[in-house]
Amino acid sequence: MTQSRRLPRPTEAELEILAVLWRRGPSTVREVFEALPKGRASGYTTVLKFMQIMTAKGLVKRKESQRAHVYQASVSREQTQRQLLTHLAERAFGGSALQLAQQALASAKQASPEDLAELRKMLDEFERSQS
Amino acid sequence: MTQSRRLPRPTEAELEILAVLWRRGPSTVREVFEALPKGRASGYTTVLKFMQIMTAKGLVKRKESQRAHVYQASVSREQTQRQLLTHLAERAFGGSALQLAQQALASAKQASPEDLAELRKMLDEFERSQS
DNA sequence: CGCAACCTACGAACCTTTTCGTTGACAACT
DNA sequence: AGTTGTCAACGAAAAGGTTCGTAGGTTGCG
Repeated sequence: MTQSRRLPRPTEAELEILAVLWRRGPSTVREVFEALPKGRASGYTTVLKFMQIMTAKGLVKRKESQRAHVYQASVSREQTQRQLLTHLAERAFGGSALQLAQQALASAKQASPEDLAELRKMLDEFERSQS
Repeated sequence: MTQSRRLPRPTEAELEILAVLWRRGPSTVREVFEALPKGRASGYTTVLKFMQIMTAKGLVKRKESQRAHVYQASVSREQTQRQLLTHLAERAFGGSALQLAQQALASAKQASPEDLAELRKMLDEFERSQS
Protein backbone atom coordinates (compact mmCIF):
# COMPACT_ATOMS: atom_id res chain seq x y z
CA MET A 1 0.00 0.00 0.00
CA THR A 2 2.97 2.23 -0.44
CA GLN A 3 2.57 3.57 -3.96
CA SER A 4 0.00 2.97 -6.63
CA ARG A 5 0.72 5.84 -9.00
CA ARG A 6 3.69 5.74 -11.34
CA LEU A 7 6.69 7.39 -9.84
CA PRO A 8 7.76 10.77 -11.20
CA ARG A 9 10.66 11.13 -13.55
CA PRO A 10 13.73 11.98 -11.45
CA THR A 11 15.26 15.42 -11.91
CA GLU A 12 18.89 15.85 -12.91
CA ALA A 13 20.18 16.05 -9.37
CA GLU A 14 18.02 13.16 -8.27
CA LEU A 15 19.29 11.03 -11.10
CA GLU A 16 22.83 11.67 -10.07
CA ILE A 17 22.06 10.41 -6.59
CA LEU A 18 20.20 7.41 -7.91
CA ALA A 19 23.22 6.55 -10.02
CA VAL A 20 25.32 6.38 -6.88
CA LEU A 21 22.78 4.21 -5.10
CA TRP A 22 22.58 1.85 -8.05
CA ARG A 23 26.32 1.56 -8.09
CA ARG A 24 26.97 1.30 -4.36
CA GLY A 25 23.78 -0.22 -3.03
CA PRO A 26 22.26 1.01 0.25
CA SER A 27 24.18 4.03 1.49
CA THR A 28 24.09 6.84 3.99
CA VAL A 29 23.90 10.45 2.96
CA ARG A 30 27.55 10.91 3.69
CA GLU A 31 28.53 7.97 1.57
CA VAL A 32 26.52 9.27 -1.33
CA PHE A 33 27.90 12.73 -0.81
CA GLU A 34 31.42 11.45 -1.01
CA ALA A 35 30.80 9.18 -3.96
CA LEU A 36 29.40 12.04 -6.01
CA PRO A 37 31.57 13.34 -8.85
CA LYS A 38 33.66 16.08 -7.28
CA GLY A 39 33.26 18.43 -10.18
CA ARG A 40 29.59 18.87 -9.36
CA ALA A 41 30.30 19.72 -5.74
CA SER A 42 27.02 20.14 -3.96
CA GLY A 43 27.12 20.74 -0.25
CA TYR A 44 26.32 17.98 2.18
CA THR A 45 23.01 19.44 3.28
CA THR A 46 21.97 19.87 -0.33
CA VAL A 47 22.45 16.17 -0.92
CA LEU A 48 20.60 15.41 2.29
CA LYS A 49 17.72 17.60 1.22
CA PHE A 50 17.47 15.82 -2.11
CA MET A 51 17.40 12.46 -0.44
CA GLN A 52 14.62 13.64 1.82
CA ILE A 53 12.69 14.88 -1.19
CA MET A 54 13.29 11.62 -2.99
CA THR A 55 12.00 9.73 0.01
CA ALA A 56 8.84 11.80 -0.06
CA LYS A 57 8.46 11.11 -3.77
CA GLY A 58 9.03 7.41 -3.29
CA LEU A 59 12.16 7.25 -5.41
CA VAL A 60 14.21 5.91 -2.51
CA LYS A 61 13.42 4.09 0.70
CA ARG A 62 15.15 4.68 3.96
CA LYS A 63 15.93 2.70 7.05
CA GLU A 64 16.14 4.77 10.19
CA SER A 65 17.44 2.08 12.49
CA GLN A 66 20.91 3.60 12.50
CA ARG A 67 21.54 7.15 13.52
CA ALA A 68 22.82 7.79 10.03
CA HIS A 69 19.82 6.72 7.96
CA VAL A 70 20.46 4.25 5.20
CA TYR A 71 18.91 4.89 1.81
CA GLN A 72 18.35 2.61 -1.12
CA ALA A 73 16.86 3.16 -4.54
CA SER A 74 13.27 1.99 -4.80
CA VAL A 75 13.27 2.23 -8.57
CA SER A 76 15.47 0.00 -10.65
CA ARG A 77 18.06 1.30 -13.02
CA GLU A 78 16.44 -0.39 -16.02
CA GLN A 79 12.99 0.84 -15.17
CA THR A 80 14.23 4.39 -14.87
CA GLN A 81 16.26 4.16 -18.03
CA ARG A 82 13.19 2.98 -19.88
CA GLN A 83 11.17 5.83 -18.46
CA LEU A 84 13.73 8.40 -19.54
CA LEU A 85 14.14 6.89 -22.98
CA THR A 86 10.42 6.82 -23.58
CA HIS A 87 10.16 10.41 -22.55
CA LEU A 88 13.02 11.47 -24.79
CA ALA A 89 11.67 9.47 -27.70
CA GLU A 90 8.36 11.28 -27.41
CA ARG A 91 9.94 14.70 -27.17
CA ALA A 92 12.58 14.48 -29.81
CA PHE A 93 12.14 11.40 -31.94
CA GLY A 94 8.48 11.51 -32.88
CA GLY A 95 7.78 8.74 -30.41
CA SER A 96 10.02 6.24 -32.16
CA ALA A 97 12.33 4.44 -29.76
CA LEU A 98 13.85 2.72 -32.73
CA GLN A 99 14.92 5.91 -34.42
CA LEU A 100 16.32 6.95 -31.11
CA ALA A 101 18.33 3.75 -30.94
CA GLN A 102 19.56 4.38 -34.43
CA GLN A 103 20.81 7.86 -33.63
CA ALA A 104 22.38 6.62 -30.44
CA LEU A 105 24.30 4.02 -32.35
CA ALA A 106 25.39 6.60 -34.87
CA SER A 107 26.75 8.83 -32.16
CA ALA A 108 28.45 6.07 -30.21
CA LYS A 109 32.16 6.62 -30.39
CA GLN A 110 33.35 3.29 -29.19
CA ALA A 111 31.87 -0.08 -28.57
CA SER A 112 32.86 -3.15 -26.66
CA PRO A 113 32.48 -6.37 -28.64
CA GLU A 114 30.13 -7.64 -25.94
CA ASP A 115 27.80 -4.74 -26.36
CA LEU A 116 27.83 -5.12 -30.10
CA ALA A 117 27.07 -8.82 -29.90
CA GLU A 118 24.28 -8.15 -27.45
CA LEU A 119 22.83 -5.54 -29.71
CA ARG A 120 22.98 -7.82 -32.70
CA LYS A 121 21.24 -10.55 -30.78
CA MET A 122 18.42 -8.24 -29.83
CA LEU A 123 18.07 -7.12 -33.39
CA ASP A 124 17.78 -10.71 -34.54
CA GLU A 125 15.13 -11.44 -32.00
CA PHE A 126 13.27 -8.37 -32.98
CA GLU A 127 13.11 -9.31 -36.63
CA ARG A 128 12.08 -12.82 -35.81
CA SER A 129 9.23 -11.62 -33.62
CA GLN A 130 7.93 -9.39 -36.37
CA SER A 131 7.79 -12.20 -38.89
CA MET B 1 31.56 33.90 -37.08
CA THR B 2 28.05 33.29 -35.90
CA GLN B 3 28.54 31.26 -32.76
CA SER B 4 31.60 29.87 -31.13
CA ARG B 5 30.16 28.58 -27.86
CA ARG B 6 28.12 25.43 -27.82
CA LEU B 7 24.43 26.12 -27.76
CA PRO B 8 22.49 25.25 -24.62
CA ARG B 9 20.33 22.18 -24.44
CA PRO B 10 16.75 23.21 -25.26
CA THR B 11 14.17 22.98 -22.49
CA GLU B 12 11.00 20.94 -22.89
CA ALA B 13 8.93 23.79 -24.20
CA GLU B 14 11.69 24.94 -26.50
CA LEU B 15 12.08 21.48 -27.91
CA GLU B 16 8.42 21.37 -28.76
CA ILE B 17 8.78 24.56 -30.74
CA LEU B 18 11.92 23.36 -32.47
CA ALA B 19 10.06 20.23 -33.51
CA VAL B 20 7.52 22.39 -35.29
CA LEU B 21 10.22 24.43 -37.02
CA TRP B 22 12.02 21.29 -38.15
CA ARG B 23 8.80 19.95 -39.57
CA ARG B 24 7.47 23.12 -41.19
CA GLY B 25 10.60 25.05 -41.97
CA PRO B 26 10.71 28.84 -41.41
CA SER B 27 7.53 29.97 -39.71
CA THR B 28 5.92 32.88 -37.96
CA VAL B 29 4.91 32.74 -34.33
CA ARG B 30 1.29 32.28 -35.29
CA GLU B 31 2.10 29.39 -37.58
CA VAL B 32 4.05 27.68 -34.85
CA PHE B 33 1.32 28.42 -32.35
CA GLU B 34 -1.26 26.80 -34.54
CA ALA B 35 0.89 23.83 -35.43
CA LEU B 36 1.47 23.02 -31.79
CA PRO B 37 -0.32 19.97 -30.37
CA LYS B 38 -3.63 21.29 -29.07
CA GLY B 39 -3.53 19.23 -25.93
CA ARG B 40 -0.59 21.25 -24.68
CA ALA B 41 -2.38 24.53 -25.20
CA SER B 42 -0.06 27.38 -24.39
CA GLY B 43 -1.26 30.87 -25.11
CA TYR B 44 -0.03 32.80 -28.11
CA THR B 45 2.09 35.21 -26.11
CA THR B 46 3.67 32.33 -24.27
CA VAL B 47 4.85 30.86 -27.52
CA LEU B 48 6.04 34.25 -28.65
CA LYS B 49 7.97 34.67 -25.42
CA PHE B 50 9.68 31.35 -25.89
CA MET B 51 10.68 32.20 -29.39
CA GLN B 52 12.17 35.46 -28.18
CA ILE B 53 14.09 33.60 -25.52
CA MET B 54 15.27 31.05 -28.07
CA THR B 55 16.45 33.85 -30.31
CA ALA B 56 18.48 35.27 -27.45
CA LYS B 57 19.95 31.84 -26.79
CA GLY B 58 20.77 31.34 -30.43
CA LEU B 59 18.54 28.30 -30.89
CA VAL B 60 16.58 30.03 -33.64
CA LYS B 61 17.25 32.85 -36.04
CA ARG B 62 14.71 35.40 -37.06
CA LYS B 63 14.10 37.56 -40.07
CA GLU B 64 12.38 40.80 -39.28
CA SER B 65 11.78 41.92 -42.82
CA GLN B 66 8.10 41.07 -42.56
CA ARG B 67 5.89 42.53 -39.92
CA ALA B 68 5.31 39.04 -38.62
CA HIS B 69 8.86 37.91 -37.96
CA VAL B 70 9.90 34.65 -39.52
CA TYR B 71 11.79 32.19 -37.39
CA GLN B 72 13.87 29.23 -38.34
CA ALA B 73 15.77 26.70 -36.31
CA SER B 74 19.48 27.40 -36.16
CA VAL B 75 20.25 23.98 -34.79
CA SER B 76 19.60 20.86 -36.81
CA ARG B 77 17.37 18.08 -35.66
CA GLU B 78 20.17 15.52 -35.77
CA GLN B 79 22.59 17.75 -33.93
CA THR B 80 20.06 18.35 -31.18
CA GLN B 81 19.12 14.72 -30.96
CA ARG B 82 22.76 13.85 -30.56
CA GLN B 83 23.16 16.45 -27.86
CA LEU B 84 20.20 15.11 -25.92
CA LEU B 85 21.31 11.53 -26.31
CA THR B 86 24.81 12.27 -25.17
CA HIS B 87 23.47 14.09 -22.17
CA LEU B 88 21.16 11.25 -21.25
CA ALA B 89 23.88 8.69 -21.78
CA GLU B 90 26.10 10.54 -19.37
CA ARG B 91 23.40 10.93 -16.76
CA ALA B 92 21.86 7.51 -16.82
CA PHE B 93 23.93 5.11 -18.85
CA GLY B 94 27.40 5.58 -17.48
CA GLY B 95 28.36 7.49 -20.57
CA SER B 96 27.74 4.61 -22.93
CA ALA B 97 25.67 5.58 -25.93
CA LEU B 98 25.74 1.97 -27.00
CA GLN B 99 24.11 0.71 -23.86
CA LEU B 100 21.57 3.41 -24.32
CA ALA B 101 20.89 2.20 -27.84
CA GLN B 102 20.54 -1.30 -26.52
CA GLN B 103 17.94 -0.31 -23.92
CA ALA B 104 16.10 1.76 -26.49
CA LEU B 105 15.86 -1.18 -28.79
CA ALA B 106 14.65 -3.35 -25.95
CA SER B 107 11.88 -0.94 -25.13
CA ALA B 108 10.83 -0.33 -28.72
CA LYS B 109 7.36 -1.72 -29.16
CA GLN B 110 7.15 -1.70 -32.90
CA ALA B 111 9.51 -1.27 -35.78
CA SER B 112 9.22 -0.52 -39.44
CA PRO B 113 11.24 -2.84 -41.66
CA GLU B 114 13.07 0.18 -43.03
CA ASP B 115 14.23 1.23 -39.62
CA LEU B 116 15.36 -2.26 -38.81
CA ALA B 117 17.31 -2.56 -42.02
CA GLU B 118 18.91 0.79 -41.44
CA LEU B 119 19.86 -0.20 -37.94
CA ARG B 120 21.36 -3.43 -39.12
CA LYS B 121 23.37 -1.65 -41.74
CA MET B 122 24.80 0.70 -39.17
CA LEU B 123 25.67 -2.16 -36.94
CA ASP B 124 27.54 -3.86 -39.75
CA GLU B 125 29.49 -0.74 -40.51
CA PHE B 126 30.30 -0.34 -36.90
CA GLU B 127 31.75 -3.80 -36.57
CA ARG B 128 33.72 -3.44 -39.75
CA SER B 129 35.28 -0.20 -38.56
CA GLN B 130 36.36 -1.76 -35.30
CA SER B 131 38.03 -4.79 -36.81
C1' DC C 1 -10.96 58.98 -39.73
C1' DG C 2 -12.26 55.37 -36.32
C1' DC C 3 -12.21 50.63 -35.34
C1' DA C 4 -10.93 45.91 -35.19
C1' DA C 5 -7.45 42.55 -35.87
C1' DC C 6 -2.92 41.30 -35.44
C1' DC C 7 1.82 42.00 -34.26
C1' DT C 8 6.04 42.56 -30.90
C1' DA C 9 7.87 43.70 -26.46
C1' DC C 10 8.02 43.57 -21.70
C1' DG C 11 7.26 42.74 -16.95
C1' DA C 12 5.51 40.20 -13.35
C1' DA C 13 3.61 36.19 -11.29
C1' DC C 14 4.22 31.62 -10.47
C1' DC C 15 6.03 26.90 -10.24
C1' DT C 16 9.75 23.70 -9.93
C1' DT C 17 14.35 22.67 -8.86
C1' DT C 18 18.57 23.63 -6.56
C1' DT C 19 21.17 25.47 -2.89
C1' DC C 20 22.56 26.12 1.68
C1' DG C 21 22.39 28.30 6.51
C1' DT C 22 20.68 27.38 10.89
C1' DT C 23 18.91 24.70 14.57
C1' DG C 24 18.62 21.04 17.80
C1' DA C 25 19.70 16.23 18.79
C1' DC C 26 23.06 12.83 19.69
C1' DA C 27 27.64 10.93 20.30
C1' DA C 28 32.50 10.73 21.41
C1' DC C 29 36.23 12.37 23.69
C1' DT C 30 38.78 15.04 27.49
C1' DA D 1 30.44 18.79 32.45
C1' DG D 2 32.23 20.99 28.39
C1' DT D 3 33.90 20.72 23.73
C1' DT D 4 33.93 19.02 19.22
C1' DG D 5 32.05 16.50 15.35
C1' DT D 6 28.27 14.38 12.90
C1' DC D 7 23.53 13.88 12.00
C1' DA D 8 18.43 14.98 10.44
C1' DA D 9 15.13 18.54 9.85
C1' DC D 10 13.55 22.67 8.27
C1' DG D 11 12.95 27.08 6.08
C1' DA D 12 13.98 30.22 2.95
C1' DA D 13 16.52 32.10 -0.73
C1' DA D 14 18.26 31.65 -5.42
C1' DA D 15 17.99 30.01 -10.00
C1' DG D 16 15.64 28.16 -13.87
C1' DG D 17 11.58 27.59 -16.55
C1' DT D 18 6.70 28.66 -17.75
C1' DT D 19 2.71 31.46 -18.25
C1' DC D 20 0.18 35.30 -19.48
C1' DG D 21 -1.71 40.22 -19.00
C1' DT D 22 -0.98 44.56 -20.72
C1' DA D 23 0.79 48.12 -23.57
C1' DG D 24 1.99 50.18 -27.90
C1' DG D 25 2.66 49.86 -32.90
C1' DT D 26 1.04 48.56 -37.64
C1' DT D 27 -2.27 47.14 -41.03
C1' DG D 28 -6.64 46.88 -43.33
C1' DC D 29 -11.23 48.27 -43.81
C1' DG D 30 -15.86 50.45 -43.42
